[in-house]
Amino acid sequence: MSISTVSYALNGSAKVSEPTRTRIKEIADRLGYAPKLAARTLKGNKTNIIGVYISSFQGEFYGELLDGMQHRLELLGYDMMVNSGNRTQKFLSEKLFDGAIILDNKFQDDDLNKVLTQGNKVVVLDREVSHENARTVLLDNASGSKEAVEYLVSQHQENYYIISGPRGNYDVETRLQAAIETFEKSGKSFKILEGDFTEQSGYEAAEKIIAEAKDKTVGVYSLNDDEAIGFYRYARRHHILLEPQFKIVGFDNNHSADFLYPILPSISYRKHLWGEQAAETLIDLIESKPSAKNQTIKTALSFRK
Amino acid sequence: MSISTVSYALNGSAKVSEPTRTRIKEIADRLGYAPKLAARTLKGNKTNIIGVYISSFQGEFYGELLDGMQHRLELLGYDMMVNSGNRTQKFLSEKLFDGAIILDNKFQDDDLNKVLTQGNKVVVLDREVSHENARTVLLDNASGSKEAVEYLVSQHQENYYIISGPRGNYDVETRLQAAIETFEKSGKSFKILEGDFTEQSGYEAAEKIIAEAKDKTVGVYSLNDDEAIGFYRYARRHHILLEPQFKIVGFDNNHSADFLYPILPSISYRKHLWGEQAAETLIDLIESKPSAKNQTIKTALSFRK
DNA sequence: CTGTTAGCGCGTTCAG
DNA sequence: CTGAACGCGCTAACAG
Repeated sequence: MSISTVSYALNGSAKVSEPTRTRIKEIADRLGYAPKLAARTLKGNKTNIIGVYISSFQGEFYGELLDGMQHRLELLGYDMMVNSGNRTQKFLSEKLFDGAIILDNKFQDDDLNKVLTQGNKVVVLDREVSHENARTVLLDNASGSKEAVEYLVSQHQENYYIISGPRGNYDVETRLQAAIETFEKSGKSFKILEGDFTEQSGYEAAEKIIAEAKDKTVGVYSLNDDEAIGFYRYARRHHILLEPQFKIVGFDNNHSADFLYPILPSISYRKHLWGEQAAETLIDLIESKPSAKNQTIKTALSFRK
Repeated sequence: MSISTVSYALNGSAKVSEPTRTRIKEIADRLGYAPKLAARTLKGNKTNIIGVYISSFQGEFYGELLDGMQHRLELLGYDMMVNSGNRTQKFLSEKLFDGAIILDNKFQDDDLNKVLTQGNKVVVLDREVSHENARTVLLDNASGSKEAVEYLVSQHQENYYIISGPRGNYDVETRLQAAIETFEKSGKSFKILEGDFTEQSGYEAAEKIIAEAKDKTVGVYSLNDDEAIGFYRYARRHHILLEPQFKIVGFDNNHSADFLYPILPSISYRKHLWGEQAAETLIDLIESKPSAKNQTIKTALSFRK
C-alpha cells in the first residue's frame, strides 16, 4: 500500500479497487488522518475558498447578506470565510482564497488595485471599479434615494433635512447626489447634516433638527436606518412625540427598526439576493464565464408590515 | 541575490543588511510578490489563524461576540476567520487553523470529539466538554434564569409561562432547569411552551398564551429575546395592549428589543467580554499556558436605558 | 554579509 | 498499484 494509493483512495479515483479503498478509509479514520490543506493547495493551486471582507461584525447589516453569499457559494461548490480587519488582506495575495467579495471601507483602493494586479479575482459591493479581475454588484442608490425624497415631499412638510453618512463612501455619495437632485427638482429647500451611519450621529442630528423646528413641520431623509433609529431614540428619551410634526424616511429597512413608532418607512432591497448575486458573479469570474457582468440591486420604498 | 536571501530579507532575519532588505522588499512589492500561505504553512506547521464556527450569520446575536474575539486575537497576534456550515469543519482537521472557537449547534459532539482526538485545540461556548484539548467559556445561565423568574414572581401575576428553546441546546437546558427550580421554590405553578429561539416561535406562543389568559394576569419568561420580540409582534398585530396584564422577561438583552413597548426586561451579559475571554482562553491553550481554564460569563437582569 | 546547494514538509499525479 | 517528480518557501551548512 503505497502513498499514492492512499491518495487515490481518499480522493475517489477509479485507480483503486473498492475493497482497498474501504480498508484505507477505515484506517485513515481510525488514525484520525486528514490530508493537510496546505499540501493539497501547494500542488493544486486552488483552495475552493472564497474570502469575504467586511469592515466590522457589529450591527445587523451583514447577517442576511453573508447568509445569501454562503448559500449560493455552497451550491457552487465553494466554501466561504469571513474576515474583518486590515491584516487579513494578505490572505488574498497569499492565495489562501480563490477570490474575494469586498464590502469594507477599510479596504483601501490602493490595496485593492495591488491585489487585482496580482491576478486575484474580486467582486466589490461598495465602490466602482474597472478592472478585468473585478466586478461590482451595487445597490441602485439613486433610484431609492429619489423615491425617498419624493415620498417626503409628498407629505408637504415645511422644512426638509438630509442626515448624511460617512463622506467618500459610495453609497453615501450616490444617495446624497440623487437626494439633492430630487429636492431641487421639486423646488424644496433643505439642509444637510453630517452623520456617519451610526445611531449616535442620528441622535445628534435629531437634537439639532428638533431644536430648530419650533412649530414647523419637518421631513427628514436619513441615509440609513441606524441614524433614523438614533433620531427616534432622541425623541423617546426627551418625550417628544414625532407624529405628526416629523416625518422620517430611512434606508436599508433594518429589521431592528420594525418596532419604531411611528413606523419608519425605509428604502429596502433584497439583502439575501445581493449576497447571492455577489457570490454567483465572483464564481463566474473565477471560472472565466462570460456571464460575469457588473450587477445592480434594485431598491424600493417599503412601509414594513 | 539568491532565493534564500530573499526569504531571509522578507522574514526579518538578521542575516541580511538593511539596504539589501529594503531593496528586496521594494522589488517584491513592485512584482506583487507574496509568499504563498500554503508553502509557508507546510514547513512551519502553523498558520496563526483561528477558525470561529457559528451556526448562522443571521441575527444580531453574533456581531458583538465576534468583535470581541477579533480584537483580542489581533492583540495576541492571531487572525480570525468566521465559518458557518458543516462543510467547513474539515478545515480544522486539515490544519488550516491553529485552533477554533465553536458556538454552533450544528457542530456535532461526535465531530468535536474526533477533532479533539486529532490534537486540535478548541474553545467551546455552547456545551460542556471535558478534554485536554478543549476548554469552555459558558454563560451563567442558572443565575440569570433564577433572577428572571424571581423578577416575574415579584410582579405577582396569576399565571406563569416559560417559552422554551431548542431542546438539547446547552443554554436552553440550563436556563430551563434553573427556571423550573425557581418557580417550584416560590410555590408558583407554570406551563412550558416549546419554542426554538426564533421570533416566529415566540409569536405562536403569544397566540396561545393570550388566548388562554382571559382576564388573568400573566408572567412570561421567554428563554431568549427573539422569542419575546415575536410575542410583542403578535400583540401589536392584534392590537393587544400588553401592559398591565402581561409581564415578560427575556434573555440576551438584544439591542433590537430596545424599542419595544412596554420595556422588555432581559437577562444581559457582556457579549464583547465573552468573545474576548474565548479568544484569550484559546490562545492560552494553544500556547500551553497553565492559565487556560474553563470560564464563566456572568449574567444579570437589565431594564435597558 | 551574501550566495549556493540541498533537504524538508505532504499530498497529487504522471509514467510505468 | 507503485515510484518519483513536483509545487513553493524555509532554513541549515558551507563557501566566498
